[in-house]
Amino acid sequence: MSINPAPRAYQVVLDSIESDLRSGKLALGDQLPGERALAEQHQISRASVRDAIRILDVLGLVKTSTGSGPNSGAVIISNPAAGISQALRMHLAAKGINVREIVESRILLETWAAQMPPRNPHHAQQVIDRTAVLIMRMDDAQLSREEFHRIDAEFHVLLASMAGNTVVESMMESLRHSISHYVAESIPNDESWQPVVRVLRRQHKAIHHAFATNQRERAAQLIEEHITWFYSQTR
Amino acid sequence: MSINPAPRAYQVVLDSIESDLRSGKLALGDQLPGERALAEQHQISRASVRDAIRILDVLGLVKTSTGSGPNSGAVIISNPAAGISQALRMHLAAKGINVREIVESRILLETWAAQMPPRNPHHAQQVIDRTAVLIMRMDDAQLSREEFHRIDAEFHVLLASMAGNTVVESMMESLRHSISHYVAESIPNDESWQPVVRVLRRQHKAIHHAFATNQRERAAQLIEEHITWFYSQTR
DNA sequence: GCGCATAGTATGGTCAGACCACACTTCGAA
DNA sequence: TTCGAAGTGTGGTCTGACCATACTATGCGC
Repeated sequence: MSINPAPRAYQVVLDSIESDLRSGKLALGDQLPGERALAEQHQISRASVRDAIRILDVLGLVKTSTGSGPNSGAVIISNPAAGISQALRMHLAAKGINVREIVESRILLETWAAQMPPRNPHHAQQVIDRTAVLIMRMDDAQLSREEFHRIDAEFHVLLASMAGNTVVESMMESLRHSISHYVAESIPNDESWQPVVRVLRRQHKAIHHAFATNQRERAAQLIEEHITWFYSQTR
Repeated sequence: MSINPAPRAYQVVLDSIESDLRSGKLALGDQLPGERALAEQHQISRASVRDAIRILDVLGLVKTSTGSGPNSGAVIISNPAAGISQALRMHLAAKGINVREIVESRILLETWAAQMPPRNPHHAQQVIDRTAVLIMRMDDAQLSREEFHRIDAEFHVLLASMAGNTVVESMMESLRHSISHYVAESIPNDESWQPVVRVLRRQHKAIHHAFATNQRERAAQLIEEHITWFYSQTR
């Protein structure tokens, strides 16, 4: 009965990198040593190093690319939503979580962010200006549905960013991504989509107006109705 | 300029498994085909199949074990907290921990869960009974500090589970895991820890009492004070 | 027929070594 | 000076091998 049940080889690399991140030896934008170098450093095979890198990749912590030069190899980025949304999506598929839970969580996070007093008034004003532009772009009748959803997501994330909490922001983004597949499937891209998008535009404008006039509680309420209504259409 | 920029080999397996999960061909508890079999099915190497399995493992979607028989190989589970907390922890390491954001998020999630009417009264009663046991165990003066934190975490997660939202529960658990390292560092394990733990015990009991007597709003308020106070001690 | 040690078999975990496509770097020819 | 060709280092993939493990089947002794 060993106290060392299964020391995965790749864990060594993962721990080493996490430690370097904490100590500041590695920072955003830095390049990781090459796989062959890491393998030699830790005295493990390149295959195991690749396991670790692959995990960091999926978690949205590094971006890998082939070739040589300053932008090649594994570069440290920070895209928390990538890993989390992937995880949520798979668990959704596996029925480990359900749509109700996602919607509940979205409402929780977004209404909280709406009611929170902005941490940075200057940034808040910028957000209000930029979301106004997004609303105009969503009015374009020529817009493809994918593009609409993309701008829609940006709209919501921008508003939430006013609260100045990146953790909440990342979770929100992840929730949106995780469920986009489901949304695309459950509302067919035909004539039934047109009435929906008209309501969404109206709701976005009302939400934006509430923010612009600093009626934050009303904004929160409108967001809750917006989200609830939208998912009531998916079925 | 190909339309096929970089079709990672492991993605094929991932897509196939996700699709099987959606269609119900694969369900929780099922065993995945062996790595060698999957490699042949998809006409890729075992190494690439392993990439896919490794990802599912990190995401908390499968559990792998060696040997043969019904419990060997890759078995489908659903442990959303695993992947999310790993992702969150690494990103916090990369960006530098912002305690304010963590505290804000914890308060948001836990007070929400406290105020939410229980989805399952029977389960709620079980939670109240089990948390009572945890409180008693935390009274043990012989308890190591690590053990105390472990039980403490279980206490909070259990209470939050009453709301019946796995996503919120996973996010909570992830937040706790992600900063346990920080907490352990910032409160030295000496005489300064003893007064803290006494207050924590008292707060836990008050929270439990509020739940047991169905004063959910009061419980939420106590939890907020509990979390705020605790982090005010870390520095 | 029963009990139990043994050999067999399939699993994931790890390793070594090879080849590829790619992107940048270097350097020589025009 | 310019520009194209060769060089070099990167991750991506593949092959084939060996290991420890955990179950399964065998067959021996009784």
